[in-house]
Parts: sequence; structure tokens; C-alpha cells
Amino acid sequence: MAKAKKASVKGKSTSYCVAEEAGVSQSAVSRAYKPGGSVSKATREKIFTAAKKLGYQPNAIARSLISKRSNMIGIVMADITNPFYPAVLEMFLERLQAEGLRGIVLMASRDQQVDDLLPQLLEYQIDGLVITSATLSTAMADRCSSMGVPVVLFNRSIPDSNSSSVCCDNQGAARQVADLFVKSEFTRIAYIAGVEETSTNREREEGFYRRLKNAGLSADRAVGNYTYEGGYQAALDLAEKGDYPEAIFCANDIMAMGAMDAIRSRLNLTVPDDVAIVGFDDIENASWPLYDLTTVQPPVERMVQRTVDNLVESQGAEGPQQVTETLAARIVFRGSAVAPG
Amino acid sequence: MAKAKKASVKGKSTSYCVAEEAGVSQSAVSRAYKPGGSVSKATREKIFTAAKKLGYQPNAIARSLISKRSNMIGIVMADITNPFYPAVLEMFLERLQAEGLRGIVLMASRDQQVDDLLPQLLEYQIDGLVITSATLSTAMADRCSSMGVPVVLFNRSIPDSNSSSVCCDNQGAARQVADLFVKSEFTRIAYIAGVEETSTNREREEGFYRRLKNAGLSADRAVGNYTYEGGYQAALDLAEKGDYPEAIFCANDIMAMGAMDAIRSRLNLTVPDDVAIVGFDDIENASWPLYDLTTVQPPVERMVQRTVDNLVESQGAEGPQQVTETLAARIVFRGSAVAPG
DNA sequence: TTCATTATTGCATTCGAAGTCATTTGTCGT
DNA sequence: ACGACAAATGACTTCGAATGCAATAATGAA
Repeated sequence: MAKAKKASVKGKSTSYCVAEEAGVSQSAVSRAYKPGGSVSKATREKIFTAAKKLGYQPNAIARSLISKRSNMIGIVMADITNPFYPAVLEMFLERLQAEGLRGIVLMASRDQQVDDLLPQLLEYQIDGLVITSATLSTAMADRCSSMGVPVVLFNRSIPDSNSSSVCCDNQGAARQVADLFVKSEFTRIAYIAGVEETSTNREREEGFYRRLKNAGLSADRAVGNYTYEGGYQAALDLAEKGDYPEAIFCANDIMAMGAMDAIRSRLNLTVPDDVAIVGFDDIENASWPLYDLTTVQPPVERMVQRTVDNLVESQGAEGPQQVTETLAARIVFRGSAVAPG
Repeated sequence: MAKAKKASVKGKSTSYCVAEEAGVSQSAVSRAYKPGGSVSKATREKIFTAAKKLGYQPNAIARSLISKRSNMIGIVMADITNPFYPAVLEMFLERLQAEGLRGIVLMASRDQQVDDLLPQLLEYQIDGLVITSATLSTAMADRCSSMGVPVVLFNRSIPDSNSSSVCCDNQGAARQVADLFVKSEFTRIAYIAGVEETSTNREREEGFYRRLKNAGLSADRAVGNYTYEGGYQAALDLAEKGDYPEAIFCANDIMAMGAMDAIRSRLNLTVPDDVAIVGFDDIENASWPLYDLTTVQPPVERMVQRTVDNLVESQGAEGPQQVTETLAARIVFRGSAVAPG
């Protein structure tokens, strides 16, 4: 029985169609598309001509089934209101492109959702998983690991979890900010915290306070939950505790902007003369002239690169490659807090 | 020969493994997972128990191959620097979730890239394609159409292209803005344009100028290319043409913010008293107190809904369902331009 | 020219789930 | 208790590309 059929009305032609058109076997077509496949130059030419004529597209689904590699990487995102994350997502998709991988994105609003929705991603036999701005239950991490799906946490770390992680050195960066304040001889200092349970906030807070304490200083504190409104309100809250701080470290840029707006328009103080402000993330609008925000710049490009590298390396490997990488961040000096000396 | 194997080391168990464990056939397992499948309650129970024990996950890749529906929708995005688009992306992913579909996202920086990268998406047998903030060559649109992949353009339209589109009524909205300026009895009016070749800019510009012309007015013009810096510079450029405008309509919010910052900090004018400003998109930070931007709010939620609906409806259908939907937008009044009367 | 290599090629099988079809089991009515 | 009919089940084939293996053609060495 002839297996080959003419191109159907739907226009979806298969490798068999192409094989028939080119007068070769289906195997030849398959090999023609495989780099370094064993085909003569002449047949490869014939095949590509036939393929173009029929508008043939290899079927990635069929290929994935037999080769057991889907070339798809799952990306879990949340908190899209912080422009930092869309920017990160863009970089991920670009890097994945470059590696010949496709990104299949999952947005989760609540952490619980991640666990609920992840199975849907796993059904698609993804070759790896990146988790950003969200957490993964240990149970789920184990499940991924047992399915042979490597997981990399981006910018957060979960001790003992079955996953690698790539972070920026939150503690170190926060220490640099503390140093800056100390050297500037500020004594009334405050911290505006992000969402309290997140590892990023804990690390930034800890690094900051520790270094201040070493210098014999303490700091006021308000919580802004990583949102603009939160930062705005936190800046106002700080006013109720007596003399206003001379310097504020905000756990991210959005809150810093909220705080700055509140300080200028509601408290009628100036930045940086009355209050110095430092943020974290170096998002796009941190450089807008009205904000001109001095902030911590995580090495996002490299973090993304390392994350993708890690996933790619884990592909062939058998055992899980649990690695935690921490990359240094640096302060970008702009107008909202000036370098001392 | 026994086809079933014990769960492999990799932990990936198949429907055969489950079948063996439950003492039924593979067909039964498949049916157990299909809503309304013909299985008795008892066997379904047995199967699910076995499945849980083995950690079985149906393989979506295999299912897609035989059923010819991948349940994946391609989403092409660009211009992620405008926060409008991440917000749109999030909504899309959520709506698709709700329909049991997965989104596979492609970021393109240049328009050309879309044509280059799209074949990679098509290999994955996507069931549909959404194009946002980017354009698709007619050739590519035809190719999708011939492969039976429905395409919906989100917030842009390409006449004669083989695709549906869902837009907001850019012209109508621009007319409303013109009306607002006319009723406010402004006479010195300006328009800050986005990227000139985009359909959004053309429509907004045309609607705005037409209505002004009807009222016997004209308007100054500068180009901001849809960026903050562009808007900032454009606002300064307008100062060189004589008396500064009393009212400016910016083709998007980011430019409006740039313009506002330039007007306040460089030209020392006030908003809205010296200059009224209206933007377009109603992005998150438009409502930040310092901007408090009066702007056009497109019905994004409904646009996304209609786009997804369109794709879903096109699934079963044979012929292409070319539809162009235009949804009305409304002005959100805030402080940067007040309602007349 | 002849045999040993190496480069091409095709056949047949495989991946994992879904669906067709035929068979078996179960339920009722009489 | 028997036939009629519906529900439940399993054997087998299918989707489209990849690949091991065997067969063949091309090349080179002697």
C-alpha cells in the first residue's frame, strides 16, 4: 500500500509527501534536515526543492515524540506590574531563541497557582523550567526533578529544594548601599521593605541592617510590598516616627519612585538634599530625568545567560546539576543619592 | 510480546505502564482521561489510583500528534518597553489558560524578525497566532492561512491580509480627544506622533486632525516614536515653533509622561493650567499622582477576550473566519486635562 | 581489474496517546 | 430464562519524523 499522499487541501505536507515528490524515501527527507545527516549533496538539493514546492514544514511535535526532546522551556512569571520582570522575560526569550529553544510562558498571580498550573506545562514535556518572581513548593520541585526536568530559580533561592538557582548578590549589594550611607555620614536611615516573605527582600534587608549595625547605626523601617503605592505610603508612614530620614534604601525601584513622589509632593522635601534615595533593579524608568534614581543594578544579562546555560548543560547530563550561582551587583549612581567623597 | 514496561528510572510512565498497573488496556487509560469517555466508574477509579502511584502525566506531545490539535497559541510581541504590552501579554496568557490553551511567546525586535522566526513557531503546529505590536508580511499571513492556522492581529490592521483583527477604535478615540480640546476652547493645539508607519499612529493622527479641521482648527506636530525620550524631546521641539500649545495629544502614555516631564522641568510650565495633556493606553503609571494623566483607555480586557474567542471559534471551522472587530475606547479623566463645562 | 572501505539509501520500527471496530459484559423487559 | 440492546473493554492502527540496521552504490587502494 502506498503510504505517501498528495499534499492535502489543508496544505500540511509531511515528510512522505516530500519524499514522493523528490523520488526518495522518507528517511532521506528526515536526514536532509538533520545537520550532518548522511545524505548526498544532490539528494539534499532535490529534497529541499521538493520541500519548497510543497511548502513543507517539519513537524516539531512528531520530532519531539520520537526524540524525547521538545526544545521547549517553561517560564513561570508573576508580578508583571514590576517592569523589571517583563524585561527579564524578553531577555529569556531572546537567549532561548538563540539556543534554538522555544519559551512557553505561564503567568501565575498567586504562588499556589504555580503548583496548580505546572502539571499542564509538564504535560508538554518541557526540557527545562525557569521560575521567576514566584515560588515552587518542594513537592513540585521534586516532581520535576523525578521527571528529569531541570529547574532553575531565577533571582530567588529555596534551600534544599531540588533545583538550581541563579541570583544576584542581594546581601552584598545591600551592604554596598549601607556603606554608601555610612560614608555619607547619614545617621537617620530607613529601609522600605518589599513583600516580607520573599527571599529577595529578606536578603536585601539582612545585608543592609547587618552592615549598618557594624557601623553602630540602626534604621527605621516601613513596608511597601514592592508596589508604587506601597512605596508612596511607606514614605509617608516614615514621617510619623519623628525626624524624617536623611537616606532611604528601597527594596526595589518602583517603591523608590513611589517614595520619591510622596517625599517631594506631599512632604515637600527635596531629593537628594533633604533625603537621599536608593532603589534596586535599575528598571527603564529609573533613568527618567525626574527620578534620576541611584539604584542597584543586577547583572540581568549575565544572570539570564547563566540560567539558560545551566538548563542547556543539564540536558545531556544524567544526575541533577544542582548549582547555586550568585552574581555581584553594582550601584549605578544617578541624582537621587550621590557618591560620597 | 509484552509492550508494557515498568516505570523507567527517569520516572516517565506512559499510559501502558498505568494500564499494566491497573490491569486494564491502554485504551482504557486513554478513555479514563477523556471527559465523557466510555469507562465504568470502577475502572476509572482503578486507573487514577494506578496513575497517581506511578506519577503518570499524559503526554501532550503524543496527544497533539494524533489529535492534530496542539492547544498551543503563538503570541508575537515586540516593544516590551511600553508597559502596555506586558499587561496585554499577561491578559492573553490568563485568558488562554482559562480556555485550556498554552501560549508560546515570540519576542521580535524588528519587524523583519517576525517573518524569520515565525516558521519556528509554525513547526510546533500551533492552533492559532496572535500578533501584537508588530506586523506580518502578507506572504507570511498567506502561509499561515494555507496551513490552516488562524491569525488575529491585535490592535493593528493590515488591509487585504489573510487575517482577522481586533482593534480599539483609534480614530473614534482621537476624535473624542479633539472634541475635548475644541470644547475647552483651546486654539493652540499639538499632536505628538508615535512611530509613523504604524497603523495605530496613522489612525490616531487622522481621527484627531480631521475633527480639528472640521472645527476650523489646525495642530502643530512633533514625532516621539512612542518612547519616553521621544516624547520628552518632542515636547521641547514644540517650543521652537512660537507660542507653546495649550493642549497636546500624545499618541501613547509613555510619550505623554516624557512630554509632561519636559514641560514641567525644562519649560517651567504647569499641567494642566498652562498645557493640557492627553495620552493613550491608560498604562499602570498613568495614574501615579505626579502624572495623573488624562488618557484614552482602550477596552483591553474585551479586546483580548474577543481575540481569544475568535481563535477558538476558528478551530473547528473550515474556511477562514476573517473578521475585523473595532471596539470603542473612552477617555479617563484625571488631572492632566480636565473635562470641559 | 578486484576487493576492501566508506558514503548513501531504504525498510521497518519506534515514540505515546487516541480512536475505530469488534467483542464481551451487563441490564431489562417479557 | 431468553433475546434485545446498551455499556464497557481490548486489539490494533494511526499520527509524522527519527534512527538502527541491512542493502547498495561509490570510491580508493593494490
